[in-house]
Amino acid sequence: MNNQRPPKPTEAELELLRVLWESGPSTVREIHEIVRGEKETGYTTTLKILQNMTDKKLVKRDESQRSHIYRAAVRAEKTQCQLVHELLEKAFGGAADKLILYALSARAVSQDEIKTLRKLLDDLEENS
Amino acid sequence: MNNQRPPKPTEAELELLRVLWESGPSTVREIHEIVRGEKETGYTTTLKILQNMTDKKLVKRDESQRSHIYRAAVRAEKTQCQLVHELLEKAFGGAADKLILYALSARAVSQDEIKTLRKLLDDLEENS
DNA sequence: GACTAACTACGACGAGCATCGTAATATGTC
DNA sequence: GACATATTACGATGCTCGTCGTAGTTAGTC
Repeated sequence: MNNQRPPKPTEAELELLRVLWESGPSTVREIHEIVRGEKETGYTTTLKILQNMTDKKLVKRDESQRSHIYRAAVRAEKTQCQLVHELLEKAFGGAADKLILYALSARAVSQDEIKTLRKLLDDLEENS
Repeated sequence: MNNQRPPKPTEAELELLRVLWESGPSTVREIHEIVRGEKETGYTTTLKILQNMTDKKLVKRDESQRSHIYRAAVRAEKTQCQLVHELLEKAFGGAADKLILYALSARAVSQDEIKTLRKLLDDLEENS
């Protein structure tokens, strides 16, 4: 029932994780209110998913209060990194530049972001 | 049963699409041989998935031959772009630079790729 | 034409997932 | 303490997906 390493979160689980990453430890009610702003869904649905995520060790639950408090058990960076790598392999066969091209074409990229990325490339070049 | 716009491919479907993108139009047998090199799976499984993909309009089937010939009905670029955008929204809340950071840390990036990306940034800067 | 080999079609199955209803439980108010 | 309210626990449902077995069909060979 309980795995060692937390598995890849499903879409719905990822959405709840995002809320937890942004808002920090929260009750089901708080999480649900945020999620409900984005899509129609029942309270018990959110609750159930959180319970599943507890089994999967994706979140941890503090039961000392009447309303349990959930917090992410996986770090945003690690999970995001994992997801990107997976997409990179599964959809691009490892061609990182293509993936990045599409990511950049996605939305208006700010000057700041461009600067950040330039620096990143410089660092990469030095270390290679 | 048949949709207008082809839906997001599942993992197994994406794998078959990748084969078709790389190898061009192929028979089930040919596709299966390639896939089987990567993971254990039955011939009829590959066949079934291809049939499902036909219903979903992810591939097209030429039935004029005894062995049907399948080819991708969605372009690699479009599908990949779609997947990246989705991941960008679902997992990163739109923060493209973070996604790119992880993509770059994924594997050794070649000098060529770095060059390509520098150029990309230059173009972006001009057009903004 | 009979036999064999390869291929397609079709249905079934188990697992995982999102969803929800309902029951059980705890908390707060009068 | 009784009642109303909020929360959790649990089970059921419908769906999709990957998997495969089996039956039916087609083509080639002797």
